[in-house]
Amino acid sequence: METTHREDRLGAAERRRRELLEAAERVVLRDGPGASMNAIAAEAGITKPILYRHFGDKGGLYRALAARHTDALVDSLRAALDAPRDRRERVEAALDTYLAAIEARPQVYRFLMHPAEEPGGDRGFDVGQHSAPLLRRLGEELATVIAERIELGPEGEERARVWGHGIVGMMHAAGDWWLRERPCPRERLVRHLADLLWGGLVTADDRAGGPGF
Amino acid sequence: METTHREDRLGAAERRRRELLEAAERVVLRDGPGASMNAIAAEAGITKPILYRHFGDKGGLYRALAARHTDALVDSLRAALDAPRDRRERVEAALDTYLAAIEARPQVYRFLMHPAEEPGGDRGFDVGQHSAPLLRRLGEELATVIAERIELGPEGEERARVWGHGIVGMMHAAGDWWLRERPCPRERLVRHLADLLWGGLVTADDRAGGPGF
DNA sequence: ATCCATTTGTTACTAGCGGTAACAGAAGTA
DNA sequence: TACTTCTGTTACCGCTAGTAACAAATGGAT
Repeated sequence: METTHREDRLGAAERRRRELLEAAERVVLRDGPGASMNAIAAEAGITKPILYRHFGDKGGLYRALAARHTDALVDSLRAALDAPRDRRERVEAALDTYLAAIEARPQVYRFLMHPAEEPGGDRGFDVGQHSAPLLRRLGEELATVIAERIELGPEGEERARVWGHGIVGMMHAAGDWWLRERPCPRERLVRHLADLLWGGLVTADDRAGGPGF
Repeated sequence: METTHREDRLGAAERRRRELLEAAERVVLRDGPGASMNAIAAEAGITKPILYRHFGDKGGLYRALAARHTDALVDSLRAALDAPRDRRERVEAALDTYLAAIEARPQVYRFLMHPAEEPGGDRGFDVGQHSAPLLRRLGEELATVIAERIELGPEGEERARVWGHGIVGMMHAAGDWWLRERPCPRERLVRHLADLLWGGLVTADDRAGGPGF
């Protein structure tokens, strides 16, 4: 049958694609975000042009690779935010989910966030257009959740988006710093960040002897 | 005189260095962060090896170029935070200072924050070690200010650093998003962010019909 | 069986990158 | 005049992303 045949072929192509993505992931995990197309092709047991046939260019491979993790992370964050608990507990759960993810697979998330890095004179895993699509995506997702769940009055939409991107940025920057310096256990970082969002900056007292921050 | 001579030479070298940096800045502003060493050398009217003699490698040139803007920005942020006004006004002034800066010279700050970008098939302006030293620097600076000015009880230092990096990340991510989408005037973005830091997330009511965020 | 289209794979190349070695003059010093 | 130091060049290396051109296998259709 013609249809069956074509589905087989498509199925085969998709299976191949998955194999290639898994090879790429292995290389990225081993060599860091600066992995070269040659190295990835070699790991997959083939040569470069095949990679380009499947993904177009390096940005395409990056996007395909990023999409999996991004989707997985977004799903678990949504789950954390949807749990039937009070607001503070949910925010802490979301923060903890994100931080646990970057703690468990630092290379993956460094790759997602900072496409070009690593000391070894690399040219970087260039995204093409955006520097960190994951951040923007997370920001938009959180904005949606906020807008859906919280009554923010006039300018509510706008506020929700600002807050979404702002909170995600806060989480990311703090996580990045924490991952490098490891100054405290995760739970304490989560608590500090939640405290900040809970108005810690307003309720804290000025230090004696100064005009206050 | 020997000393005079040596000072002349040093002065000449430093003047040269400034010329090169200005050429580099022109190219970065024109071509984006992916500017090549060749292009910069050409703009300065010389050839590559001279650049390398002055700055070691591309990271060195990046750092030298970044240091100027970073210092300038840090100074104005410190000034905003040191003004004799109440805490909220100072936070808003700092946010506004940062956002005004990235609004006035977007290319410069995109270059500082996202060393590798631009669609035109570039290899990126690789920093070498850090992806965005400016962010980390700002985070540490803010942490210092917070620790100096606010009484945070036990774990105060740790809290201050988390908050410093978190707030800077929030500012950066929101600014990045705002710069691309321009969804509202700057002052409103500033107000939204300050509201968030002032516990907007806690005081806002749940939306009717849902379990709340 | 044969012809044909499609897919999978290769080798060999381009253009450009960051970075360097080797060499040529100019300038001041002894 | 001889020596050192600095500025500048050309010509290269090894690497990268990306592509063109060609070979072979696969699986219908006639």
